Amino acid sequence: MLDPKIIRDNPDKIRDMLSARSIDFPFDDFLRYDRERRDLIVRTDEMRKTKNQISLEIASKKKSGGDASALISKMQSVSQQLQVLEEDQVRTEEAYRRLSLTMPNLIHESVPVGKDETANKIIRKWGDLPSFGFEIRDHIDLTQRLGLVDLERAAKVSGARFYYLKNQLVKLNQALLQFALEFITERKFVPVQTPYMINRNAMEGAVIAEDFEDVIYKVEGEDLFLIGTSEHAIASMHSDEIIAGGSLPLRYAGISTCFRKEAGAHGRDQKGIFRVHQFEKVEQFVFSRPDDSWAEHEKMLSNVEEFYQKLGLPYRIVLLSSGDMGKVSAKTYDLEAWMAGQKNYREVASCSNCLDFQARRLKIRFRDRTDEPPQYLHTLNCTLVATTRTMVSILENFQTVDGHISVPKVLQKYVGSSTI
RNA sequence: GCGGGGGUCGCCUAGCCUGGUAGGGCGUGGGAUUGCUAAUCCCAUGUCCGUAAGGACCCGUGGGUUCAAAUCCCACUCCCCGCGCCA
Repeated sequence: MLDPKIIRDNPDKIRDMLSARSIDFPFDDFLRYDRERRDLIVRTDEMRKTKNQISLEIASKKKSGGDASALISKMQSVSQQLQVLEEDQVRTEEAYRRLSLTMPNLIHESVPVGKDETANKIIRKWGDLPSFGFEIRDHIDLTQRLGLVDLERAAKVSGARFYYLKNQLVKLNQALLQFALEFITERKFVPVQTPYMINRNAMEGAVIAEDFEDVIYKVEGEDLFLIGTSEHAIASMHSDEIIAGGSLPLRYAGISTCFRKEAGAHGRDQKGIFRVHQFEKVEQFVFSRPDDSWAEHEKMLSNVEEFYQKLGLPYRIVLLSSGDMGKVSAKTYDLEAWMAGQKNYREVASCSNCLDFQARRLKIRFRDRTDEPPQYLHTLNCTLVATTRTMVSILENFQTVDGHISVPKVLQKYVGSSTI
């Protein structure tokens, strides 16, 4: 949700943003609803004012023992008129609210404008790509031979894009989580294991409407949705709160299983554990003062980079273009790790500054002094590790001639061995 | 799941029975005053519309009754206590 004042004062800025994102949005309707809405507020307020006055007159007349019947009948007609106006207002307000929830965020000036990922900009690369003196295998081949993943039975029991992790890969999964948790708490992020189901109000605060269809699972018969990432649960954690300015920034490390419908993904990454309905993730999430959010954004990015460096996985940092970026984000970097089996860099982490977009939807504000009006803070999120994708990269990059896997040094103490 | 008790403007609390402008205390910020870190007094401290003046809204949420609802009625929700069930 955007600041209504910015929208009213700079409609062209909004139109530019919508076209940069290649989004078809009924902006003229939105502006009309906004005008109607404010007009109706003024009219209902005036009507309520007369109603309040008459009510007072009735009360004082009754107190002094006079006859209030004329006033009461006047009140009846005012109440009726007010009811009609109020119904109108509620309708307009709802239409305005629905549209404003689907309007995407502003875009930072540093973001390249373009309609899709072809306009993304590679910022930097780290690490030497591994070279092998033998025929390499992809992660699917490797995990089948080593008995690390059972896809067939998962398909039988749950369907496509599910998996049973087995043997040493279960340990590797846990090792990544454990290492990530230690890594990030050393950097003073507060670890939080969140609810895996949250209600509609919380989810709407963190997510834009169409994502409900494409990524979010709904629990039947309950006002509950499975989180797509702990970001969703952490963003809403401080909803309706006014936070003391002195306690900012709040830096959290969310840990949770993540659930994704992957509805729009039809044929892509059909096999293996690269694109799945369920995985574990440690996520950085920061509530920041507006002035600090861009510095926090870079800091979070450097945290993931350092994490991948410790794992020894080559990666590149990509600045997403306006058309490729998520709609709640004003600027997003992806970290793409090298996947030797695919001979390609693939997304494993995503680092976004959402400005006050989520904070407005969730009413998360701060102030330094109680005599100041509270202001919206900024929210940022950045993956630290998403286990399945990182494991694909580890499996493919660290495979050995005999079809086994060398465990990255920093993970060996958690896995309990140096090879899988 | 059953029974009981609760939810009031940051926190605590009055008002609810008997409908008629939501009052007090604490905390926090600012100011005044007095030779001290203290005391006292004043102002501010929820949301929306508005440049402002001003006004409207706000008593867990949503309905209903009424000229009028924090107050009466119904449903839901969350918290606390007891019982039951349970990894």
